[in-house]
Amino acid sequence: MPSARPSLTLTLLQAREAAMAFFRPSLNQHGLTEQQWRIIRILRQCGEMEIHQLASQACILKPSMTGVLSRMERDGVVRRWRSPQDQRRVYVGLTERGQQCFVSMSEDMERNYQRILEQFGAEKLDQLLALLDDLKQIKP
Amino acid sequence: MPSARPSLTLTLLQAREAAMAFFRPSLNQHGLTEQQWRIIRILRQCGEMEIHQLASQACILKPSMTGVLSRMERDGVVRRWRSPQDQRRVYVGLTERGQQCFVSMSEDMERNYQRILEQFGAEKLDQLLALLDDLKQIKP
DNA sequence: TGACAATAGTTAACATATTAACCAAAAATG
DNA sequence: CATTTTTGGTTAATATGTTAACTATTGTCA
Repeated sequence: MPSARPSLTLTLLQAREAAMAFFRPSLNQHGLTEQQWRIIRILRQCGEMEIHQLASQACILKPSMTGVLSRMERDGVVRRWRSPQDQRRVYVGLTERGQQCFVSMSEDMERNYQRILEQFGAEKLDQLLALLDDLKQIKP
Repeated sequence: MPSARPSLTLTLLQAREAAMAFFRPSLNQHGLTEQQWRIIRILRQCGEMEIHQLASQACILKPSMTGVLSRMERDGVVRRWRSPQDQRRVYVGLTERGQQCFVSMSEDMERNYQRILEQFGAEKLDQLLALLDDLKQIKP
C-alpha cells in the first residue's frame, strides 16, 4: 500500500469534474454537450477561424471535430466553408442561431460561475487560473 | 467580439492536456489507455475496493466502468468478485500481472514527472495541487 | 411481513476520444 | 516541371463519455 505522490493529471481531472458539476445541468437543459458549448464559447469570443485552430483551443482532436461540427451544422448553430485561396482550409463560424444559443446560455453560466466564486473565493480563483496558464505552456 | 472572463473548466482542460502530453507516449508504448492507467494507479495505492468507489476516484462513470473493467479483466490485469454478504457489491483488485504492469510503468512515469517539474517548478506545483484539492471540495 | 424506496451494476443509444491510415491540395525541392 | 514533403481534413476501428432505463439485491417502514 505505498503512499505515492499525488497525480497531477488526476487531480486536474477531479477538480475539473467538481467544477463541471455546476454547469452540467444547464448544458442538459439547453441540449448541449460539453464539447458543443466549448466550441460555441470560443467562436463567440474569437470569431470565425479554421478547424485546426478551433480544435487546438477546444482540446478536441481533429477526428472528433469532424463529427461534432457535422452535428452542429445539421442543427444550424455553426456553418463551414472552404477558403477559395487554399482549398485545404475549412473555416467555421457561428450562425445567427448559434449566437442566440450563446446569449440564452450566458445568464445561466454566469450564475453558476458566481456560485463557484462564493465557495472558492475570487483571489484563489485568480491564483489558480494564473498557475494553470503557466502549466499550459509546458512542452515535452 | 466580446472579451469574456476566461473559462475555468476550459483552462483546467487545456492545462491537463499539456501535462498529459508528457505521459501519453509512455502509455502508448505499454498499450494502456488513460483510464486503465488511472485505475491501475489507484488500485495500487489504495488496494482493492468497490466499483463505485473506484469510479468516483478515477472520474469514470459507472456505465464506462463496466466496459473498462471487462477489458482489463480479459487482459488479466484486474479481477472482480462479488461480496458474499451483499450480492450487489462487486470488488476489484489488481492481479499479479497488474502489479507488474504498475512497476514496469513507474520508472517512465517518474521520469516524465521530473521533466514537468523542471519546466514548472516544485513550489508552483505544490501551490497548484493545494488549490486543486480545494477546488475538488466545491459542491453544487 | 409486504409494499416501497434506495443501492450497485448493467444495458442501450448516441456522442466523443484516440490512434492509424488515408486523401486532396499546396508547398518545397531538385 | 516533376517528385517529394507537408499540411488540413476525413475515414475506420476500437475505447470511453453521457444520459436514461432497467435488473437485482438490500434496506425501510407502516
